[in-house]
Amino acid sequence: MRDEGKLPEAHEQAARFTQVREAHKTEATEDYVELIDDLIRVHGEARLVDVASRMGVTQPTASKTLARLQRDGFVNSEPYRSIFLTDQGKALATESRLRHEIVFEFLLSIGVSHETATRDSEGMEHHVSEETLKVFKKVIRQNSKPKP
Amino acid sequence: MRDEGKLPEAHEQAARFTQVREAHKTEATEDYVELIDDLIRVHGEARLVDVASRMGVTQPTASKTLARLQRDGFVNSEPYRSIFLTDQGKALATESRLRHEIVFEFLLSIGVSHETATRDSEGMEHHVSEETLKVFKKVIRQNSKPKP
DNA sequence: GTATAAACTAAGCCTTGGCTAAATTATAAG
DNA sequence: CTTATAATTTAGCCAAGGCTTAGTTTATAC
Repeated sequence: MRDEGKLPEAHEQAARFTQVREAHKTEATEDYVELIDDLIRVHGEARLVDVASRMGVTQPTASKTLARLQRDGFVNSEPYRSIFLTDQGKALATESRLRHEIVFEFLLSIGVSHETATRDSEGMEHHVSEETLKVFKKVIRQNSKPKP
Repeated sequence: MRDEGKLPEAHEQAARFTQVREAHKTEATEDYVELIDDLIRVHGEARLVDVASRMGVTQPTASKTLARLQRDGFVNSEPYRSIFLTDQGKALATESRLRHEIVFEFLLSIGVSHETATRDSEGMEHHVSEETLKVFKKVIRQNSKPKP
């Protein structure tokens, strides 16, 4: 239970919420580049139609989002052609995938089901700091080693 | 590393992203009612000025958000007066606080620092399913008991 | 009891990220 | 090589959640 009669300092609490909002802003970008990277690896290319269907949005929505990503330097594509990641996009995709995988493996390692780990890691990955990620990695190692 | 040459089924992946987006929509509501509940407990009342400063937003922004929460039945207030939670609002605040505390305690119990646990739990709490929450609780119990 | 300060609301603007409907371009089929 | 289909873009709408600037209301101080 929280300390009775005590609230965190206003400016500290504000800073945390502000930070969460910041993280939110990059979520879409991370999800898109991660997906595009996957599509390129597996299908050889990333088409809008696949991005849209896998993101669960309509094609115009995906199109608009991709225009933003292009504006911000994460992807590259010519009209009616498939989508490519810039170096910046690739870097973000790699970092993002790594984080995603750690969160996923961590959840599995503490006993969460495969399906739930898949679902929860999708939402959680964007809110896990470097420090927590490090702890997650340690836990994964510990829970995989114990050979008695 | 992810399975080479295999992507999850499009409709399943889409469903997960859709679900994360759904969670997003309720985040603001949860954060606000949780904070309002805290303010009422500790200060006896919740004033807009405090909500705004603790959420890290301007007063007009808080005002607009609260109007939405009122429209949706979570809070109640008359112009220029302090803010009250409806039964629905109280229920959500309680549920939300509980979830928040479990995530926070969980992070602490696996070795994350107090400060980081505070920060990360703020963002993570909205993306943790019931199943994962249950596992978190188990881990908290296990990590607090070990008396050799 | 009236001035001044603080709290709140109103109005208007912006971006993101959804949507649909309609137009355009590429691709595939005949 | 033309036509039908599929993919993509364009245009326009909406809500959420930020902001600033300006106006009201309430509370405080003298």
